[in-house]
Amino acid sequence: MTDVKIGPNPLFLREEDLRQGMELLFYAYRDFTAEPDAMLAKIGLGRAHHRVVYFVGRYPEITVSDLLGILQITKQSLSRVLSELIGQDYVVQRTGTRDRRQRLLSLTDKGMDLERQLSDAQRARIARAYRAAGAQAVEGFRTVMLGIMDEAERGKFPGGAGKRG
Amino acid sequence: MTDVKIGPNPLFLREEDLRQGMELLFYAYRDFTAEPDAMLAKIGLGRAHHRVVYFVGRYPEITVSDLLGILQITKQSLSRVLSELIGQDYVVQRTGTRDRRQRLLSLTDKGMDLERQLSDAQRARIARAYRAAGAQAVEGFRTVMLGIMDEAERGKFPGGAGKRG
DNA sequence: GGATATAAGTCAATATGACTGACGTAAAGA
DNA sequence: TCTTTACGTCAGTCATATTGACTTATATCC
Repeated sequence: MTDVKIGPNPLFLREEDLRQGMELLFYAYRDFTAEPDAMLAKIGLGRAHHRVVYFVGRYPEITVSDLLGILQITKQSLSRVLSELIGQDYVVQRTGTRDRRQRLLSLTDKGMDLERQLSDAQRARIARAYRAAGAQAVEGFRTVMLGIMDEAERGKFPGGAGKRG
Repeated sequence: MTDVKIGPNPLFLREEDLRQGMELLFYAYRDFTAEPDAMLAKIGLGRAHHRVVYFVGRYPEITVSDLLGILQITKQSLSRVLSELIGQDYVVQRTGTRDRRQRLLSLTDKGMDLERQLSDAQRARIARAYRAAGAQAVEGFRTVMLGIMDEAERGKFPGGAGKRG
């Protein structure tokens, strides 16, 4: 952690600020995933199952290739996880009607239960953090997180500061 | 109630905000780790090596047990990674003077080089996001991230909203 | 001084999640 | 018809993590 000789810095971005940003991500993500990981371990599943269940719940009737695009893993990696989830009745496949090559994935009731259980701890964590931070801080959080991720992904997060509901 | 558009489940709006928060974390972390992972793969190392090199660089002369506390993995898991890093001359061990049971870990020059290379991509990513978002958004980001992580970790991030520079 | 606790290392077995490469099948589309 | 796409599968490998049992050296408590 060195090298701060990049000339005048308009935002006073120091090495220390950047390092802190990196660590915020590390610790927040580590603690964010710890609870569901522990729950999953009890039923013999792993984090990969959570991700699949989460995104299938989020986008019912998602195709396998769209899911691969989100997870950015290979189909062989997804295959084992997905077939376990289907075999244990958390996820169902349905042949697409418009395109019969597609396998549209959805959660069963059992899958929805699991998803809710797993995500509840995370939702509560986010809710607590949002509540404590306030609306303006949440908007800043959103802006920075969008800036951190690849530009290509930002379209997934429409809307802005708009107060709704 | 007919579906007007494709997309996520029509959920209660508060629920949607929380989901979005979860996904911001998922995508930002995924993209944040992708670049160093690719570099590491080229030299036969993995993300675990990066984490060790990062935190040893951050806290020179850190003890093994303190490092284990940060990474929250078992000593057996750390063992392989650490002995590879020591064997390849990225990290050195020194017996503690105050407590001779301890092995104090530090980076070699080669280790510092590696750490810098790996983290540069991440630093650039954070810097870009911070610069684009502005100081107020960064403060909000900080506040929310601290709220997401376990309370026990927050002491590692002193300073708060203090204006510097 | 002796008992106990702590810091670290090691051996063995195992699970999980990821990868590459090769190949197959069904269906869509040019 | 030919090619491409969507999906699946077999086989092998790697990286990261786990639990459990055990050892060595050193520190600390009584």
